[in-house]
Amino acid sequence: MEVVEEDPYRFRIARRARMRVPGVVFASRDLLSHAEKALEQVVNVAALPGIVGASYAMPDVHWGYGFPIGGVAATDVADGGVVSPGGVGFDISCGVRLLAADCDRTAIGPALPAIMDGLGQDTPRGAVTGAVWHLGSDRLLERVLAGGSRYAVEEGHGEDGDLRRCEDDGAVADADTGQVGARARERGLGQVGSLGSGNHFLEVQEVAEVYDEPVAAAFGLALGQVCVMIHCGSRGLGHQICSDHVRAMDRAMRRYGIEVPDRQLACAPVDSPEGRAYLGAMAAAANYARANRQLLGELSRRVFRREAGVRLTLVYDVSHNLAKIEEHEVDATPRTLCVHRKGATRALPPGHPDLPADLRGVGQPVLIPGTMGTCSYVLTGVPRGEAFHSTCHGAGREKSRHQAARGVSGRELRSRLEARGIAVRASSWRGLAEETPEAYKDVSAVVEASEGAGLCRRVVRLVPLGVVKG
DNA sequence: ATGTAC
Repeated sequence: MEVVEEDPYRFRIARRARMRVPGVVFASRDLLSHAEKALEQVVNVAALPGIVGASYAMPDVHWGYGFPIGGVAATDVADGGVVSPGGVGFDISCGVRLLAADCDRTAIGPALPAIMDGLGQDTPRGAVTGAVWHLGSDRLLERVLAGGSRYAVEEGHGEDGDLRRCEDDGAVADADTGQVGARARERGLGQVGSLGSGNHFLEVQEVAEVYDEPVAAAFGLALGQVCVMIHCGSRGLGHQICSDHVRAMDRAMRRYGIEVPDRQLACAPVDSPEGRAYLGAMAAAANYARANRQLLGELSRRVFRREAGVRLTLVYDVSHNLAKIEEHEVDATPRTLCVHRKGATRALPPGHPDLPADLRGVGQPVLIPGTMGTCSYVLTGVPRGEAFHSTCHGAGREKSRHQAARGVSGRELRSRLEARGIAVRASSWRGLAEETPEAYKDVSAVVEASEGAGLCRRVVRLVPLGVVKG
């Protein structure tokens, strides 16, 4: 495959064969050398009906189901543009929530072990079912699917200021709960307020470096400040919705005469019964994920208040697996696009109307979870951001789970982390070993390339004090 | 990521 360096941190794959648009990869040379296999998927995505601009890849791109993880693709709704569940991923609206404590590391120090014990005991996690909120009935699940974080806050699981610091004010509009199947509902009923497993985590962190003090201050962040970062998604419910709609679209494609280079790119026109059905179900799953993070945030607040008398304020909540109908200019013409971000984070620039008033001057907080035991970042959107205002989402896996677990035992990894002063509360040794930092790309290199490519700007770097793992 | 296969 011919990949041409256009600028430092920007590479182009020229159009050929079935590609409707070129591929654009934002990466350093080093990161690009790890992404070769995923670039085949970038090329495949470029063949989607209605795709505009380019098939984009972020610096943390890696192999995924059909679409690469770290991919961004937008289709023109009025020009036969399609929506594809593979362009969102199985974990619909997987994302990150960051809360800031009203104290710094030195003040909280003595209470940290009790806080970690409290979080470790109270956070439902791992592959098994268990939740903070026992819905008990399909009627209440229906409200979660329609109302997301907003419904959780209305029911007392949150504070007044929370919703304006959530993407979409805490709930995606246009959820069509009628498109959420019985199996998805069954799986979702007992998991609202649970972390899950894999790379999902809850971390207590400290702001270790501030790159832009005025923007950090607008976000409510300062050097030394204690934070809580929560990375999780829509659990079994989102997974089931993705499976159900991939199957429906696989059947529908022939009827619409759509041909794609990989069956995993199953899709349907946005403006079709199947396209609308998926988008409605996807929005419901997105609301479930938002409610999930809202409840885990509340759980953290309770533990911090109980163990240390510390208050937590929401900085932001943003998803990195979602398709959204957005207005963008294409060739100087405003168009309505379906923007797929899979392992890519929306990064609104300063002045964007979708930002809350108190952030309008500085841009959207972009939350980047690092690998366990390394660091995480808060970035912000920039004017003229490319790829429809998108940037990276994290470190990006490099080694398989199996490879990772072969290299280190869970017990050994925990002692390594604890020796560095990081408290570990894991639910499975095997799960911990699979998430060893060596299995991932360097999140700092990913963030550096994203900033270098002009997709975002660094605001602060966070380091872990304690980690709760599924 | 995921009741790690239907």
